Amino acid sequence: MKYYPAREIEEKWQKFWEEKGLHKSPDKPKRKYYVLEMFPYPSGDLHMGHLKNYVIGDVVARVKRMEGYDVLHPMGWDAFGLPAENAAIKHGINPKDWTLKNIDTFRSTLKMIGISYDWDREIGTCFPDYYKWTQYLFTLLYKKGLAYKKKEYVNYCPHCKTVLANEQVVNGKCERCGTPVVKKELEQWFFKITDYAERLLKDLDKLRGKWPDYVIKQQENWIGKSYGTEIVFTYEKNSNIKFPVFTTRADTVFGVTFVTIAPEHELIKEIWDDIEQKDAVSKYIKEASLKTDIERTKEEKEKTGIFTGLYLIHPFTLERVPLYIGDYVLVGYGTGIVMGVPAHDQRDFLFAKRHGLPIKVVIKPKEGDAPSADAMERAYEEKGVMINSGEFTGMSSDEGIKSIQKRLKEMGLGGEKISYRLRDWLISRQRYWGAPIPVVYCPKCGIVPEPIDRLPVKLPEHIKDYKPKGRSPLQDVEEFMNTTCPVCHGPAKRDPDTMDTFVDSSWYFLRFTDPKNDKEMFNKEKANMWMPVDQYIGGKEHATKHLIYARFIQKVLYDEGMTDYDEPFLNLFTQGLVHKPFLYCKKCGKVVEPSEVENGIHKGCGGKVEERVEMMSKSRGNVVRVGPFVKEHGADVARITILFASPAEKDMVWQDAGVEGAKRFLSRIYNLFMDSKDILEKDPQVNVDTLKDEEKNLYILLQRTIFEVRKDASKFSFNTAIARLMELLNALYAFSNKTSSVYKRALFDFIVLLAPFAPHLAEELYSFVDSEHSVFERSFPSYDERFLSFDKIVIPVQVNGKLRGRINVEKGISKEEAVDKALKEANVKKYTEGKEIIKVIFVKDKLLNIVVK
RNA sequence: GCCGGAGUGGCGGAAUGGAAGACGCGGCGGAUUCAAAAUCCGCUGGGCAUAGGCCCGUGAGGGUUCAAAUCCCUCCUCCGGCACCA
Repeated sequence: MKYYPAREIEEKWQKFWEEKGLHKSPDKPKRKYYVLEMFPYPSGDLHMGHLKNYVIGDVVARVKRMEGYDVLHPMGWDAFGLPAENAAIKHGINPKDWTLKNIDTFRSTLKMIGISYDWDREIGTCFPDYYKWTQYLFTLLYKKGLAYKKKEYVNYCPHCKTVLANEQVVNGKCERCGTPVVKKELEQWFFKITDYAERLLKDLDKLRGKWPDYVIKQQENWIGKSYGTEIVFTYEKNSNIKFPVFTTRADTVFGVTFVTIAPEHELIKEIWDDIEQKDAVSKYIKEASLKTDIERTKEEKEKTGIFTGLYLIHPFTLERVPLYIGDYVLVGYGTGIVMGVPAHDQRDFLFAKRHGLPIKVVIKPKEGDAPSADAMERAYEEKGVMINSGEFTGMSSDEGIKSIQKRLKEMGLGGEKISYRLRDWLISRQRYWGAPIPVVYCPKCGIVPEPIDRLPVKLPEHIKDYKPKGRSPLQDVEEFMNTTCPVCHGPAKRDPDTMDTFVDSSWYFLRFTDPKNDKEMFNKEKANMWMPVDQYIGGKEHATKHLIYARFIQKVLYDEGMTDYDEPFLNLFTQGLVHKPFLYCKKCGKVVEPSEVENGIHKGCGGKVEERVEMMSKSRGNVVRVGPFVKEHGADVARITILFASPAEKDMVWQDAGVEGAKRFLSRIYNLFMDSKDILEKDPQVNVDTLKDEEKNLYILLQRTIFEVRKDASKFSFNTAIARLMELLNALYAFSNKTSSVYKRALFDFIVLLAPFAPHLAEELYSFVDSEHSVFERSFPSYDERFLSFDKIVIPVQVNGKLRGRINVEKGISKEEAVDKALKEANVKKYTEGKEIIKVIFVKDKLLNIVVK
């Protein structure tokens, strides 16, 4: 194949763009467009899986620039995090040096593929000039009462030896290492995201149609609003101690035969002295806390619990209700206490059966008899009509819930209540490579946040031991831990923990609008000029993590008056993953190299080898590294391969055949233009009144291509946009009159249309006609509406909905003429002759359907 | 279990009520070549037919419609999220 000299071309134009400052965003945009890709954690090297995100963003940025917008398209590094520490532990490399090296690799690789970033705005979360403001953000939340310290049972990963936020626990396992998470009682810092639950939920309405539906849905579920009732049971021995429960089925309250409290619940301490079987109860609590979440939740049948020997008073019947401790009750949801209604809740039913508790039926179906308590095999959970329920008997479930809420309110024992599934955001990490939590512990003044003039609290750069021990490595660094109190100037201690890296990334998009500011997090005017992000592009995995945290922080800053926008990301696009096949040995559970395989058998262990197709990752050994790829094939080949392989939002499989296809496409372009070099003109004009048939057809195809490419590019349908360009290219190859002005026009427009997708090649071709300017200084071509369809068209003719012929007609033909013409077609005749035409459907210029009987 | 999304040639995919399979990959044939590679041109869902054409075909089954890959119902499979949330 006659390939084009990709690297030579690409290096030349990358230099040209840089010298021209083509990708710099203006300080004061006129028509602003902020396009942002989720910034990466800079790892060892960049592979095609990473690249997709940036290539998509780059097409958007380039199209928008060519549409006349002032574009902000920045890049930075989410550079705090575990891998740097692991490198330090494993290879003895300093985390900072390791990170800086990775950043250099990432930056130069991104430059090598020609992504159009404004590199002057580069930021990195691990640099003091950035994390100073992450720390400032912490103190801001602290002052607003949104950052608080609490001793609680928190998620703890025994392998990573650190605590985790709820969002970082996937199916009861640590999302990073897959180790089952346990509960540990620790004093930790939290951000009070639950205060914003309602707004985070309600404002999803603003994002509907602009964010993918599934992300909105996932956030709704994550926030998990549920309407219910709080019902207070009072302690028998001291009516001042109240046990509120949360239920969505207040109509079943007369069926309560026990109450269960979560083992970690604080109220247990208040009644501790009254418990007789202290040893057994304390043993149960201890065992529950040692179980992993998976152990606690896997066996739905095992509803363990222990009786406290104590009783509560039912608010309506005033009966004594036994109080149990059971680990099926979650301390963090509702009130952490539930009323046990075995007749109407399956979990309570199982618990009652196990502990020999009575079953009281209080709901019957609208029609038919009440279920019998003795014969019940499972709970009757449907709504119905209330029975055995005192003054509420006879009411429907829904009426009953309302009446009970009203009565409870009158009695001062509860009422209507809304619960959220969302928990407060645990942000402490027992880690070295993160932003230190900027508070001091003063023996006199207590917890004191660092004032702005003492920020940043710098991370000591060289420490002896990075190994996780279940406490922060910083705790052993005396020069870090010992400080003075900003209030009384006496000796004080620092907090040894660092912040969750999701705090770093919850505001970085604001920093890009004013990246070098050393007086504030960002200047309000500058932020308002660029925010909100018009197009955010990133991975699906952040649906309920980064994308909730960032929305939360944006709202906090909005409330603080620091920005005018309460949603950070106007439009969101989530790209699909890049997969690649690799070989896997089932027997030894390892990824194997093709060289280790013979006849489908792993030479090492004799196990069967299978092909798996999964996400590119180092551990699977199925990565295609960007650097070597670009050196071999070129940046534009990488871009086209990614964009053409599948729709951008869908997962794609990286295939060598796709690379060949992309390369062939670009080479065909290059070769055609090299052959046409002498006839190329800048802005060739076409006289549309004197076109010959062949010319007119090409002219129309060109207008349609412009129309389709614009449309496809605006909806992220890059694969079809490129397909349109391929069609046009094929037509250019087939066109016979190479001196025609239409041909020249089509060649010229082709260059401009190609530019966002294969920018280097397009720039090279453009330089043939204009050696001074960049193709990106041109506007995207517009189409001539009069020439979007051909004059002579073919209309399919159906008889009773089945295709029976085609007629060649002029555009705009009337229904009558079309029918006349169609009925003369031999094959149509065959099916209509001798039959009665009962209906004719005519879609102008599109289709004719004759219905006969 | 609950909530989303998807299922179309040998493969990636197009078409979101109007000609199913655009475009690409692969395959077949031709031109070029001493030959090969590369390149260029043509054909390429399955079946029947000498052909004009005909029948079948978008996971399965049913329905709505003149017309369904597309809308509705039932089911199957795969993917993602949540999951003792009271």
